[in-house]
Formats: sequence, structure tokens, C-alpha cells
Amino acid sequence: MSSGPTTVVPGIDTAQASTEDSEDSEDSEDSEHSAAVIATAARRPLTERRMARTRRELADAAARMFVERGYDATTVEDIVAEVEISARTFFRYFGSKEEVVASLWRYGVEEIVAALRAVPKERPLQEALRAAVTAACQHAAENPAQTRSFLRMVRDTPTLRARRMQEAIRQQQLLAVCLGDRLGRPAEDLRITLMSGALVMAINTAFERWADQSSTVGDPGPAALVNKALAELATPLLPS
Amino acid sequence: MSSGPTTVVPGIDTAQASTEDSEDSEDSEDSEHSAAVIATAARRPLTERRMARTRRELADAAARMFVERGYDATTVEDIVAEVEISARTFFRYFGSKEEVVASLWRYGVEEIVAALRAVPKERPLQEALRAAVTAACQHAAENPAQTRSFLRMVRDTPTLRARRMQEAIRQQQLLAVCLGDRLGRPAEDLRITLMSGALVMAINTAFERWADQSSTVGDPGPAALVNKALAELATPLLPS
DNA sequence: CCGGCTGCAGTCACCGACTGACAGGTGACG
DNA sequence: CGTCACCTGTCAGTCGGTGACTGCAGCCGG
Repeated sequence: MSSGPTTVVPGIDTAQASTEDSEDSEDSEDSEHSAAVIATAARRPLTERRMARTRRELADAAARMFVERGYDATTVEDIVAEVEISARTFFRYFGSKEEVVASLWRYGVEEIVAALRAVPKERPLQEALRAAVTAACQHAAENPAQTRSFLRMVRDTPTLRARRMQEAIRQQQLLAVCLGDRLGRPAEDLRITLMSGALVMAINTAFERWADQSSTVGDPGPAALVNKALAELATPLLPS
Repeated sequence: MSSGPTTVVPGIDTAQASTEDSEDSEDSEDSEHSAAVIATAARRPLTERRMARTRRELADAAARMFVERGYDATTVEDIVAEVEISARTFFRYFGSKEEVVASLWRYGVEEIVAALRAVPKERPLQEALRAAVTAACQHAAENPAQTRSFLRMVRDTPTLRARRMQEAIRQQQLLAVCLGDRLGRPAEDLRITLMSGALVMAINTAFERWADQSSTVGDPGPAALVNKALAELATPLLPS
């Protein structure tokens, strides 16, 4: 069990150079850290590599220890001891202990939004969603055991559950922009807001249920559950 | 501004003796505190009164200071200094700083669930919901300024927003039981879960939008917005 | 090749939230 | 009135998180 594979949990890891936003300031309060870290990319290649490696090692060690002993039972001190850096430096890479976990989430809604943008606007929404969902669930479907244990840990840790909900708000806003764009309405439109909220909720519900299933045999993967939930949203949720 | 009225924000305050659950153990991790506090009710009237008063004073002072200077800028030390008790005792009344805020929320979904139970099952769901919504929004409609500033503070404080979402899960589960009961399905039914989730989201969205409005003139109250959101849920959120 | 400049990393000191343990005081009740 | 229960304050300690200062490694100009 001490054989060191690579990443324990899905994540971005080193794929951070993709986003080409000139300035990703905006609202969220934790972007400053990752922004400050990746802002210096491209030059100082050696330092850059070392930092990326440290960040990956931290996330990796944290993910493993969190799943093994639990989130609350793992202190920042424990994590940095394993990677042999100081606690102060940990907080230069991650704005908080929670943010390590948040950095490992990028599957789910966020992926769906990305995939949705890739589908041309002319295609029907339902079809575009199905395609996006399938793409976004790929990683979870390929590593079911690891993803499940990770999701269960989040579910059983109040702090992380709260943080996850916070992400859900962000995700909803992202999705609202995307949907508004596609449907030719402002993102603040009440209907767009409710659609986004319902979608995020449905997707998260589906993932939660999938994580609860015992992974015995015929596991259809999370995509099947997500699609089932989406089908429900295609019918009125309340009687008229 | 130093004239001391009673409560600054809605809340349960002293109306805690209503719940007659013999044992409200269950899952939630913060119930232990309030449970321990109200468990000794009915006997020891003098001590009981004093404790209830202290609790009210704490919640009251906290609510006022939170709205005035902000949640993060208000330390527990500040709060207890005003009420002249020790910080340790504060944590005997409230499991955490957040819980003070949580104890002031009880309007909104929680009230709607209660009102929904009061409507006979035979009435159509949509009508029952409208009645419940109207009842639950009463307090907010009567104290719009205070409720707005409170909601805005929650919105602007990441910690509290996260906590609020956590409450939303609880509310969704409550609502799921209620709806499942009314529609003759198990609470774990996917459709029931999604309905509850969508309802909670819609209600919270409506309250959020209401809080964002400037309270200048013709304020129709939160109920109008909630009903508008509910009407949207009566149509399919996704195209089939 | 060297001396600055930039900027990451370590150390120290500190704060705020929260908890366990113990001691003191006051109300409840026989 | 004495005893018990239990609420409360004090103290010490843990953990997450931050600011300030220092040291050191890279990269640059001369």
C-alpha cells in the first residue's frame, strides 16, 4: 500500500496552463493563490517545475491521508511533514486546508459546462447535455473506487460538504452564463437561474447516489444516473 | 442607535418548548448543545429563565454586531464582552459562531414545511404550497429592512453562505419526507428528491433576489417572488 | 564572473475559533 | 440548613490561518 502511484484522486494536477484568461480576478476569494502561483509560469522553468511538483505532492499526500484517516483527523502539520515543507508554505500553495480538496473536484458540473460550450449552439439542448454529461463522467467511470471513496469522504465531513455547496453556487453561475448564452437570455433571468440551479442539484444528487451504491457488479457509471435525473427535469416538477 | 429593542432579526428566541420530541438525537452534530440546554426545561424555573435570557441576549447582540460590522470582523470575544459572560460559556450555548446565525434562520423553507403539513393532503399541491409560502413569508414581509440586511450579510460572507447551503440540505430532506408523504411515495424516490431540491433552491433564490432589491417603494414582499419561482417549476425546466 | 534584483521558502510570533479539565458558586430540594 | 446538581469562569492547549522578517536560489545586467 505504500507503493507510490501517481494521483490518488482525479484532478487538474499539472493541466493548469490551459486557461488563457488574461485576468481571472472576479469574485471568488480563493483564486488569488492559484493565480499567484500560475501567474509566473513560462519563465523560470526550473523553479516553475519545482513548484508544480510541490503542489502536486501536497495535493497527492493530502488526498491519500484524507481518505485514509479522515479529513478532520489529518492536520496540515501531518501533510507538510510528509512532503517536508513548512506549514507556512502550504498556505502559499493552497489558501486553506479545504482548498486542497476543492482542487481535486474538477469533474462533475464544471466539466459539464466545459463540454457544453464545445457543442454548437444549434444542437438541441437535451442532446448537448447528454453528450456533455458522458464526457464529464468519463474519469469517474474509469476510477470508480477512488472516486467513490473520495465522494464518501466529502459526504461524511460537514466542513467539506459545506465547501462543496459553496462550489455548487459557483457552478450554478457558470452554468447560468452558458445556458443564457445558448438560449439567448441574460444570465440573471429567473428561468435561467432556476434551470441552472436545478441542473446542478440534479447532477450532484446523481453523483451522490452513485457514490452510495456498492460498487459490486453491473455499475452503469454515474452518467446513467445523471441522465435519469435530467430526464426528470424535462417534466414539470410541480403540478400546474 | 443604542436603544435596546428586543430581537434584531427573526428567530425562535424563546419559542423552543414547542418541539415535543422525546429524543432528538439523530444525525446533526450541533443539536447536542441546544438539546442539552433545553433538556432541563420545565423544572428549575429560575435557572431556566436566566439561561433562556442569556441565550437570547447572545443571539441578539451577535445579530446586531454581525450586521453592523460584519461577521468576520466580529469576534466571539466581542460578543461575550457585550453580554458579560465568558467565551467558554458562549460555546456552551452555541456549538459554534456560525450556529448563532443558523439559530436565526427559521423562516423560509423550514416554515414552509411546517405550513405544508397543516394543509390537508387532499388539497392540490400547488394550492397548498401557495398557502404555505404566504404564511412562511409573513415575518420577512413585516420586517423587510432587518431581514434584508441580515440576508445580505449572509450572502456576503462565504462562511455563512456555505453554512446556509448546509441547512438547505436539511431543509430538502424535511421537505422530501413531507412531499413523499403527500404524494404517496418514499422520500428516497428520485423524483421526490429532485422536487424537494428544486423547491428549496427556488425558494432560496427568491429570497436572495428579494434581498437584493432596494426596498424603496412598492415592495410586494418575498411571497410574490417565491410564487413566481414556483410557477416556473410547474413547467418543464428542460426541453424534452 | 560578479553583484544586484526578484521572489519563493523557512522561522517566529500572533490571532481567533474551539475544547477538556478543574474549581467555584448558586439554585433546587429534602 | 446541608447536600447535590449543574451552570459558569479560568486556564491551558490544539488547530487553522496570517503578517513580518530573513535567507537563499535563480536570473539578469554589467
